[in-house]
Amino acid sequence: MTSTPRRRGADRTEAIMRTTVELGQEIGYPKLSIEAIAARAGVGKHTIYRRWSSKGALLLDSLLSLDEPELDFSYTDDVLADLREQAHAAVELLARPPVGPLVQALIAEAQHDPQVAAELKERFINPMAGKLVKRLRTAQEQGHLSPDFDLDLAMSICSGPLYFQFLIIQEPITREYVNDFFGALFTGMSPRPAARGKAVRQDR
Amino acid sequence: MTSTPRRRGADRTEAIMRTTVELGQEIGYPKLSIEAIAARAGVGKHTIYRRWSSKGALLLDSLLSLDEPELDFSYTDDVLADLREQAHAAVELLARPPVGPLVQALIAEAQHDPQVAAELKERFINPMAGKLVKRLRTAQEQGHLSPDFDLDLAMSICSGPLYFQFLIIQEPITREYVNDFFGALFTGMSPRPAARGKAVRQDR
DNA sequence: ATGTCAACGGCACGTGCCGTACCGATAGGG
DNA sequence: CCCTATCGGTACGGCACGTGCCGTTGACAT
Repeated sequence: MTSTPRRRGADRTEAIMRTTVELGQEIGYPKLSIEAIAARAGVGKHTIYRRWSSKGALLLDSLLSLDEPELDFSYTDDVLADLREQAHAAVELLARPPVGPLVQALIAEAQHDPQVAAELKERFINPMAGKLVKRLRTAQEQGHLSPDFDLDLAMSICSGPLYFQFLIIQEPITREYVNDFFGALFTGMSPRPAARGKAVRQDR
Repeated sequence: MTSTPRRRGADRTEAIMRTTVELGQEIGYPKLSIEAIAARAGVGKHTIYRRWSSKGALLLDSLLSLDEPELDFSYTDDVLADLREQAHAAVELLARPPVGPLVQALIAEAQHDPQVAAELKERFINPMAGKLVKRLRTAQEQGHLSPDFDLDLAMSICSGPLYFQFLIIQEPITREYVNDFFGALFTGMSPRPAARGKAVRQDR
């Protein structure tokens, strides 16, 4: 009889997360208020507070509910190309709404909410980092990567500059940047004995 | 006659920034309210709003007013050692209050306040990055760095992973990490023709 | 010494959102 | 077909925001 017929719990959970993403795109995720989400979703505030302990927790679930295309590495015998390909895909995903702004807001939240920080790491950062480490391990086993390399260190070297550009510089990350970046990583910063090719600008 | 005799404008500016740092250390910079700062500093809210357009602007000025030791690069003929030394100093500075939490809070603010982001870059990030680029340029001129290397790219490669550890991983950055990190950067991730030494773990 | 004026501390206001509590309605499981 | 957990809605006290006003104060020029 009511215009919005009562739905089961799972339906509401989904509706709230969908509304969170929508409303966040309209007014910006940092400005989102629980009140506004509840009003827009046609839901009592209690129904939100019962499910999520903080705005950050809601944002994280909303992000993960987006089921964007899984980013998985290729496993060709060209690690460098595989890393570049993956990075291009990740950059593209982060470049536009809703994923980019959501991740940005979540990382900001994580700076002052340890619980959000822990969950973000566990459910978003670590899975991506894990895939990267796995890819690097394979490369190492196949002799395509320096053998005495701590893989976690390698992971943060591969990831760090991209996060730096995303969070600090906050300017669009070009394909050229990604290409040059990985080229430089593999070649190293030391000058080579002159025989070798250019250190960067070696697009594939 | 009043217990707090009137002071000149500059005095108040300084008092407010000092109170900001103090109170922030006690209750955390994200929880800081203008009201609380004004009350603690014995100052009207207007006096704060007249000087700073946002909490982020106040935090940034407060940070820069700390006149911590200037971090300047050494210019020996060992770039790698100079970079490590500088990184160690920076990590140490960021590891403990008030600088670390302040920078963290500012970067969080910068994620949803473009004005803070711009000022933070201009007055904090860029100066440090500039020194790094300058040091790298010298190294390049002296042949200690691969000659065809975009210096801005090199800068973000050197900085990124440290910010990544600081903001995302949020675990203390050890001296060993910094040492391994720069060792890896200069050696490159490609396997070497077996002749060369280990890629990492080469403490000086 | 006196006058001027901008800046000041203090206070109050309206607004927005927080997180909680209570209500009557309702739907699903026993 | 009833029972009970969950629901939407509403109201609440509390806090901080940013602004406006008021009477005071102190630096500076006269």
